Formats: sequence, C-alpha cells, structure tokens
Amino acid sequence: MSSLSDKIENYLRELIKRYEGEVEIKRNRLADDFNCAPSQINYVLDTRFTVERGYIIESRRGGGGFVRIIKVKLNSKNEAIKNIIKQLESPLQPKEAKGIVKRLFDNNLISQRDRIILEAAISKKSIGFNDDEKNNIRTQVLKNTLKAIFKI
Amino acid sequence: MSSLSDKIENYLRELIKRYEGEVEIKRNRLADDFNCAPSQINYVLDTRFTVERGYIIESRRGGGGFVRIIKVKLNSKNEAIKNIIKQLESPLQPKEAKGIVKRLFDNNLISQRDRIILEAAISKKSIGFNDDEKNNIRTQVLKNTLKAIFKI
DNA sequence: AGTAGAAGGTCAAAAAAAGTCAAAGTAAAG
DNA sequence: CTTTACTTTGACTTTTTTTGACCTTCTACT
Repeated sequence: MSSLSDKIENYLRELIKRYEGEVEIKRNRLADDFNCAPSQINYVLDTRFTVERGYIIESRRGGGGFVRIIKVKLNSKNEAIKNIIKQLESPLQPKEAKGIVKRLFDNNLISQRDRIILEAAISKKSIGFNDDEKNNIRTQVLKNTLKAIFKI
Repeated sequence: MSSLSDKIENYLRELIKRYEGEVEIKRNRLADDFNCAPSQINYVLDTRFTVERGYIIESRRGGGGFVRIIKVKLNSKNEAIKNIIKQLESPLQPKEAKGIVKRLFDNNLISQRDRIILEAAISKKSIGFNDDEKNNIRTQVLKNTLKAIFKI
C-alpha cells in the first residue's frame, strides 16, 4: 500500500542508481508522468532526498530548467558533517560559529584551507554581529558551505 | 537538456578558446544558425559574458558590422587578485558575485573546491537578497574570504 | 553631402520552468 | 473515535529564457 510519494521516491532512487549518483529531471514532466501536481515532486524531494539522507538538490527555473539530485557518498567524514549540519538551527554568534569550524578542523573533517575560508566567511568582519538576523545569516552561510563541502 | 542560451554560450566559449581569447561574430548570422531571434544573442552576451566574468564586448553596426568578444587576460596572479578585491566596493547582487567567483576559477586562481564553497557562501540561500544591506554582507563575505585565501 | 539598406541595440511582453505555502484529504496512533 | 502525522492539490510567486517590435548607427553608393 505504498503512497504516490513512495512510488515517486522509488522511481527516483532507481534513476539515481542507474546514473551513478546523479540525475537530472524536469519537474513538470515528471509530475505529468505520475499524474500529480508538480509541487508533489517538491514534497518528495523535501521529505525523502534531504541532506540527512545524503542527498543534495540543485535546480534552475525558466526555459530549459531542471532539478538535479545528487547522491552524496557517505563515508564517516560526511556522516559527521551531516550531523553537524543537522544541529545548525538556532542563530549562531560569531564565536559559536567559529567554534564549530574549529571542531570540524580538529576532527579532520575539513582542511586547513577550508577552515580559513569558512572563518573568514562567518566572521564579524564579513557579516557583522549583534542582531538576530545577522546571526541567522551566519548560520545559513555555515550550513550551506558545509553542504557544499559535503557534496565535493 | 540545456537551454538554447546554454548552447550558444558553449559554442561561443569554444570559439573563444580556439581563437585564443578574442572572437568576432555576425550577430544576425549566428542567430540564424541557431534559429533564434537576434536579440537572443544579446541576452546570452549580457548574462554570460559579463565584465565580472572577465569579458569585454565591442561591436559595430551598419554594413560590415560585428560583435567582438574579448576575454580579458589577467596578468600576474597576485596582481589580479588584488585588483579584484579592490573592486569589491559596491554591493554585489548574487549573480554578480557568482560571476566573479566563476572568473577566478576560470583563470585558475582558485580551485574547484574553493569555488563551490564560495558560491555556497555568497548564495541567495545563505545571505538572501534584494536589500542593500544583504548585498553588502555578500560583498564583505566575498572580500574577506578572498583575502583569507590569498592571505593579504 | 544625402540617403537607402545593413547591421546591431533595447526593452518589454510572453512563455517556460521551478518554488512556496496553506488548505483539504487520508492514514496511523492512542 | 479523536488526535496527530503525513499526503495530495491548487493557487500564487519568482526566476530565467525566448520572441518580436521598434530604435540607432554605420557603410556605401549616388
């Protein structure tokens, strides 16, 4: 008794397997094939192809648009990064953010070079400090850069 | 399944590579080859061969008219970086910032890895968009990360 | 010099995709 | 049988590309 979402999920998993971890789809086309609302595809993506499960989604709108699903190889490093990403929810202050980067480095999860870049990115100098919105941005920056690293 | 614009872009890049950084085309002729409106060529030029990415466009109208695309060579690496950093003054929109990163990568000044990380850092997803303050933060992030990379 | 025709430029509307969000519907748990 | 969690649907938004009508600049020819 699998739901439509499950079927779409299975279908995508198959595709991803066949194409060795990376696949590109047309959202509307796929929705059409499965006879559902396009936004259902997003639902499936949002609930089943998350970072926690080791996927990254990229997309482009407009003519020739697409949705790309990338399966990330889950070694222990990525596993660890993934967990840290999951914890990045509440707005981080500069010091806290820096602490996380240090931790990543100390545990050999990112290189020295990565560390230098990340620290510069999230620094007070770059983003500023004190209001919640800035800290929010900082958290997003850290989160997205980690996702990017995770993908590489 | 890339868009027409992508195809034209690729074609032009090829040409530019083949002719060592400078190429001259007939706009209408090219549009005809690709079976599109002439203004589409301008669209491609405007969105993909921008100054941030290190291209200069020259053209002449009238009989014997042409469009010339010139890829600007960066002199010594450090010089180039310094200049790019110096130019990071006015608030950059996501696309502009991304253009700069692309250029740095295309010119072998940063690695693919750096590029992916920087793009994630300055993305709309990380910082947001539309108000001047956000764009300012974006510019600072780019500036500081580049400074960090080149330890200036 | 004056003008026709040949290029290229501009701008905005239409079209093509994808994203978001919340309401309505179902299934599962208690 | 009620409450909660998960799915499905649809209306509306945003982004990107494509098309076309009209404008400007140049060259060549009389």
